[in-house]
Amino acid sequence: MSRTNPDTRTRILQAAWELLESAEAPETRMADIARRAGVSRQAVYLHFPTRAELLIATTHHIDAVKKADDRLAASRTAATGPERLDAFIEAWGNYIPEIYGVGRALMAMSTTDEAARLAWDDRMQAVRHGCRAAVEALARDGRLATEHSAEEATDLLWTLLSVPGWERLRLVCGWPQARYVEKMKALARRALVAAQPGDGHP
Amino acid sequence: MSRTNPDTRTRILQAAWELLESAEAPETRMADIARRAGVSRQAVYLHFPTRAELLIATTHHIDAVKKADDRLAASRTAATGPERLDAFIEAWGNYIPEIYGVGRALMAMSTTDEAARLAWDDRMQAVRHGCRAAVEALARDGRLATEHSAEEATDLLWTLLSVPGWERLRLVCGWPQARYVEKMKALARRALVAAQPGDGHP
DNA sequence: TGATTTGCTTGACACCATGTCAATTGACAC
DNA sequence: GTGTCAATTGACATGGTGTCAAGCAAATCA
Repeated sequence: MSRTNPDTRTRILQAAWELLESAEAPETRMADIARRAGVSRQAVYLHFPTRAELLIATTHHIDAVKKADDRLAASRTAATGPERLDAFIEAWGNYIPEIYGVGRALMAMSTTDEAARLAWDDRMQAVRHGCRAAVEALARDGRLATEHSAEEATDLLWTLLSVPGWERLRLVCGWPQARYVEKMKALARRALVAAQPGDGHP
Repeated sequence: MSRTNPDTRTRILQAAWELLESAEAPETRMADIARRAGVSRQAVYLHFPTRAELLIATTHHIDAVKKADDRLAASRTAATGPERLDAFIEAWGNYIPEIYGVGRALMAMSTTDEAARLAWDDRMQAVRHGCRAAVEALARDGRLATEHSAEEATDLLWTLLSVPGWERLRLVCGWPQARYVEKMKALARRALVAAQPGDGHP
């Protein structure tokens, strides 16, 4: 029976992913994940010492399956600064929904669980690096709005593209995903990109 | 002994406020609040049926003490749309730190507690109304950027001015409060305000 | 003065989720 | 057969919320 099944650890990660993704449930408990994986609650603890570590492992699992690195890396090939900014927003903005379920759970834990906070912060720092790179590409092209330092522009972009921001626009305001991405591009352009010399509408 | 002391309910609210404000503590428990108020844990339950209701009552208590209404209302006196936008951002942006402690606790509860979520959402809807009013003032003056509908502009402004956004810039990125307010004004202006006819730099 | 009410205290308890522990099972390997 | 590995079973500790019942002390009423 277990011969053809994927390895237990993977089944647990998959179960966690599925439950968190369709998170109509108020909260996904260890017992829920175990049941869904067809495994005892204690088996989960044999693979993951704490709930926080299971959630973190789940984010890595998702990254691997969804090829997060490839998708984010694509924005690095853009020719100009503004194009790179667009590409990055497109890539990350469309990746948020993929990790939103786990991210939500991890952010909720972060208020009480230090390990969860550190792990999530670490992942968000990776996003910040992407923002930073996009801002630097703008600066290299002389297209970074003069009112911001590179650091400030990075912080602003990073905050603009935060998961809670996505959550509000997408889920609270009911925006379709495509509108979210387009509006974020437009907003970032207006906020960060300097008008091209001899171009009335940047 | 209790003759000169404020009424017990108020003492509890005050204790909750103080503890949540200086929230170095990982989490503020009912027992902590009771101890700080110099009252038994059960006394707290005599005044507030649940933790969620205590937190919500605490936000109202803060509003009353800090005269939140007056501060927000001030932005309504601005003459032009853009001035009103600035005034609103100034008022709300400087009010966020006052309620951040309780807000944080309430947002944390929101993931599990429906009552907490509804109460916090309700308070945030009030902020959205302020955003809406500012956007409409812009539209009346013909200064709302043409690429946004009034609804979209409201949602964007509201998201820009969200508590998690403030938290990231102020606490994670370490921005001083004054910079937060100024940058939010500048960002909102660039994002939402149309250039005045015959004005190169809006 | 004695009875009642009011507002709080005390201490026990149910509930629920996380995480721990020890004993057991069942399959596969040698 | 004997060991070993992975997982099961069931009991338990912990920590926080919320409930309950009995008690108590000061103010109020008669």
